[in-house]
Amino acid sequence: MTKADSPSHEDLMKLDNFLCFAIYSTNHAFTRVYKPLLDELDLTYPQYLVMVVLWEKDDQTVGSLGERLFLESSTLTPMLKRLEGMGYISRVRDQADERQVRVKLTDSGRALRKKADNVPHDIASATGMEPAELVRLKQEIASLRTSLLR
Amino acid sequence: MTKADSPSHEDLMKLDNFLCFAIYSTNHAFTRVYKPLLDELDLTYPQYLVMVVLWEKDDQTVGSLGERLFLESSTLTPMLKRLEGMGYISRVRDQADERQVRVKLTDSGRALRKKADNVPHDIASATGMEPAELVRLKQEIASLRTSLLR
DNA sequence: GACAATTAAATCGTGCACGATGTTTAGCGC
DNA sequence: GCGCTAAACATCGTGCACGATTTAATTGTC
Repeated sequence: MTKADSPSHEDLMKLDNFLCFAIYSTNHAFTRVYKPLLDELDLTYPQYLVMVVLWEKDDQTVGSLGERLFLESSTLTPMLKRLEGMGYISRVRDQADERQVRVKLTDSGRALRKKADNVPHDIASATGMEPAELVRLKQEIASLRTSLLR
Repeated sequence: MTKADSPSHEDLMKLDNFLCFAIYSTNHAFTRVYKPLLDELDLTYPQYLVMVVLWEKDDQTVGSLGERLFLESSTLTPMLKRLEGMGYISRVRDQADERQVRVKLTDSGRALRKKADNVPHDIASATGMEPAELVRLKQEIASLRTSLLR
């Protein structure tokens, strides 16, 4: 395939040319890099993302967490129950609207933030990328996500 | 945060600035876009990736598939059994080395390739990106993966 | 040739992740 | 107020995905 040509049909069918596979396998790679760091905090990678969202803004509903993380209640409910079991969050039905469940950090959950302080920096350095480049790539992928969900 | 500054500690702790989350959520988005296309073929997205690898090179061991896809045998074995149950592949112990299992396409598995012919094009157009840009982004993410796994 | 060390898959337990469905509560029309 | 529709979570079944362990076969060493 030369630079001027569109990719041939054969090329399109090769795994190494799949953007989706690059994303898929890099996602797994991230999970592996996070593992030893998050083991210290007794969190899985998805659980860590939930905590990040709550550290950013406490007291959210299951629905708003799902919207933020692009996850369904069927995924979040069991995860949140585990985080509650570990004592990092509380889950309470909203007084005003009993359909909603309000998720709040406990003292222990807030305290965890300090222990997690170094994680973003450690991950960033594992990427081997410059901060500015990292931001650019992140933005590019985020807008790809927007296109896909449209 | 101005252009000249490094990202502050506060910035690093915001979900929207996580490259890993961009990857994570875009991976889910891809899965969703693939779903209706792959439903036609009775394949899940990971199963489709296995078929792509086999279409590219038939008759591989579980180990070589895993190396290609960055997956463990504990993930592949059950998946391959499902694909075998659907009649797309066969799993046979290697005569020369009984530790290995050789995975081969069946006629039905080869035939499936034609039904899947349009998938890469459909996905590419869902990204809304130009072919050349798509290749560049894919390459950038693949080299990020390499850094992470180092 | 015996036997220890290594390798290749498989098995098991845990935790996402989703779609389909169920349950409870809220809001609306009348 | 009564009933109907919609909303918010929860539950259930299926399928990844991994680490730890197990099983079986091969390779090396003596």
